[in-house]
Amino acid sequence: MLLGQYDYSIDPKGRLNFPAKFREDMGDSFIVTRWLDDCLVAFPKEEFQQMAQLLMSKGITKNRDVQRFLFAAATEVEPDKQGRILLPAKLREHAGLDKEVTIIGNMNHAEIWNTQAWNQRQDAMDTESIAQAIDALDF
Amino acid sequence: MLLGQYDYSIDPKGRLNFPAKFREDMGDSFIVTRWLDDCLVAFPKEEFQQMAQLLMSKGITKNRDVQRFLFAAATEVEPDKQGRILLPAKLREHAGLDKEVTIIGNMNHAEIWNTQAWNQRQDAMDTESIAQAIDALDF
DNA sequence: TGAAAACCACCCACTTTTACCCACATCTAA
DNA sequence: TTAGATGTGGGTAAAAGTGGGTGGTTTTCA
Repeated sequence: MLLGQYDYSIDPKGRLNFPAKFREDMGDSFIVTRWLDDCLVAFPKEEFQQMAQLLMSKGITKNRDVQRFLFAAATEVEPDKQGRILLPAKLREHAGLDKEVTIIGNMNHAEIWNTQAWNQRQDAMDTESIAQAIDALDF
Repeated sequence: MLLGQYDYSIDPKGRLNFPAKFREDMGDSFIVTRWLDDCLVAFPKEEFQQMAQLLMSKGITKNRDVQRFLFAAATEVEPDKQGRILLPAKLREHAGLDKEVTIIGNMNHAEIWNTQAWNQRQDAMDTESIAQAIDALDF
């Protein structure tokens, strides 16, 4: 279970620390790719392969643009001995990652945000609609 | 697993670098042919043979135009010691490859694009419909 | 048919990027 | 208080990417 929020900064070499608490769940290497709302997503390899399999099983020419969205941007990363990962420039660009970065846990995957963008999104959240969505769970 | 996006340029001798990360999956030599959306596709030899076999098993007179589309344009390429490939003029023409080229991974195959055409396609992608397609996977 | 031109496979050289290693400050928990 | 874990910075060797030379073969054209 990936939970919590962690703030890091990208160093001059482009390296980004990845939360120590996430490493066990994420495995030795994992997949980072584009995600919605201009952030990045990190999936354990198995989860990603499972999703990829589902997508490919629809047909190699079906959902071509979805395949391209997910796979062309994806990269397999392996944290170094200190636990840092190196993201391709394209991915950093997509999520507007320059210096301050926030990584959040989201149960089975992690999200990587520009810290400022994350904070803005948090501030803009409408608690009433969130309350309604929780109620709709019938929990 | 072929993943990621790589930008290269065709040099004056017509050589095109092929991503180092793809070489293991693609094998010593692989097949490049025409593909949909005006790009080229590169399949590992085994994958291509498998697809060809499936196509031919439908009957030699069935899908004649599909056979012609895929096989007439196909070429087997073998990267040089630096990892570069040489594409026939017809194929370069089909994908409008002149100088700037983008190669993307798509799990079991790679796609070769004119960089500008690729960027336009990316920009034209509608994230909402991508989100719907991902949800439809029931992942 | 023969010479010039084009093509291609095979080298080598150089620059940039990445991977791998070590050092150290800070934090956490026993 | 101290040992281990965590986060940050930097040095260095290897890999990746790019450019070009050379010699042999094929193609072109007078």
